[in-house]
Amino acid sequence: MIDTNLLKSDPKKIAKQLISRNYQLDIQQYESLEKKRKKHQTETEELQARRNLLSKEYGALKKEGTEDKTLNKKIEILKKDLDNCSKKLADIQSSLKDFLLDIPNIPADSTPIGKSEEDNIKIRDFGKPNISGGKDHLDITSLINIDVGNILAGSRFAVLIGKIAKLHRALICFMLDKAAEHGYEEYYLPMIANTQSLTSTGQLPKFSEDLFQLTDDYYLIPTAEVPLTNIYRDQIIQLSDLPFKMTAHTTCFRSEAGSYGKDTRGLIRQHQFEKVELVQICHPNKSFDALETLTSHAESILQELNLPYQVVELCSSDLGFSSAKTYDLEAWIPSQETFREISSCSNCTDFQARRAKIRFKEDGISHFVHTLNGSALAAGRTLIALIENYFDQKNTISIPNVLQDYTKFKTIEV
RNA sequence: GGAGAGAUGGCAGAGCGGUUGAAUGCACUGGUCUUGAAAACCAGCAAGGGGGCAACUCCUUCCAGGGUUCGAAUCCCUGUCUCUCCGCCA
Repeated sequence: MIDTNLLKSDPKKIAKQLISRNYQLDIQQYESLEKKRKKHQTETEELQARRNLLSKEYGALKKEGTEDKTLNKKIEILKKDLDNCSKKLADIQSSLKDFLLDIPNIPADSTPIGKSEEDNIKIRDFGKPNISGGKDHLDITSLINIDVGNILAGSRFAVLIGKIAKLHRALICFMLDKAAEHGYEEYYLPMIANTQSLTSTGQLPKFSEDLFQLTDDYYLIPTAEVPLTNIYRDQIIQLSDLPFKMTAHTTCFRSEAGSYGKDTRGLIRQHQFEKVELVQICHPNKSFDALETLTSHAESILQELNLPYQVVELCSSDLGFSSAKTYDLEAWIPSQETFREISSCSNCTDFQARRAKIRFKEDGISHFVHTLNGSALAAGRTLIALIENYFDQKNTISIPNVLQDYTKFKTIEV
């Protein structure tokens, strides 16, 4: 949620900033709702104050054993007015809340303005991509079986077998250990979240169609960012305890509504995938530095795996709903002869903190923290990158040294 | 699934339907004392929102949502969660 004080003081500026990410802010609607809210709130509160006063009077009289007919009549009328007024207020407040929950985060000043992903900016790269192409992961090994996934569940599900399943698991363990080295505390989490958690991080109410919903208040999580960030929901944190650095491996579930026909082949876009997530909760004036280090933590994994990648800074229109600034890490996928997103590291500033009411106190005043998250990394896509980049184009996938302690084998013969 | 108990401020823990936004203790902050610290003593200390240039003032909140009442932390109903016992069980 964006800061309503900003919205009140300079709505045109906010509107302009939001235009850069393709969001049309309806200032008129906001101001009209806000005006009504103020009117009804003042009115309701005045009536409440009067009620409290009259009730005291009534009580005092009752103690004496006397009764005042005109007072009773006054109270009766007041109750009706109050009832009316507070109902209207509740309606307006709920509309106002819906309006505010719909507005995306404001892009950071440093986020480049752009109209599409074409305007994203490459910041740096690592390694030499093999531009001569190559077989794709499904052609390389039959230990990834899409057909069985289809039988068991449906499209966009896969089954990993034998050494590939082990390699996949090794990757996750390696990533968690790297996160620990960088000072992140490991969590094991529920992979189901409720409406409130998903609203806090920004998936709801706007993007419900992207989620798998189980029942009324149960959804499968699309990322560990949701439970990790919500750990501190509704809390006032001791300043001295900040920052929090947390990591978790979870399965992630995405309905991929709206991406029909996109990335239909192979493991690249599945309904279910594994991911190790990094989350930081920090002081507002440290969050942009924290984004740089968090991104470097994610990068270190690609570096140790010696996978060619590039770091791309997303432009305003390509930002996720909750993010003010995002770096995508894109790994080289030989068969596609292109870089594909393998991690997305975002500074959500106070946007999620405001929704989740995560605060800290400084000099007696409470402020919202800043929250950051990033994948380190998406395991399924890392697996693809590994298989394709480490395939000798004949019959052997070699295992990077850093993973051999985990896999206990050095090659996969296919 | 059955039976019972509970949910109050950062934490622990009181609380008769009306001077209770809430006793008390701990923690925390400031001060006195001390070479410094500790102890002791004194003072302060919930959150969110409205109005006002301001001093200030008003409203809401004691798990959530309804209800009873002139008035609810306190009474009633529903839901959620926690704990104890029984049953079942990875």
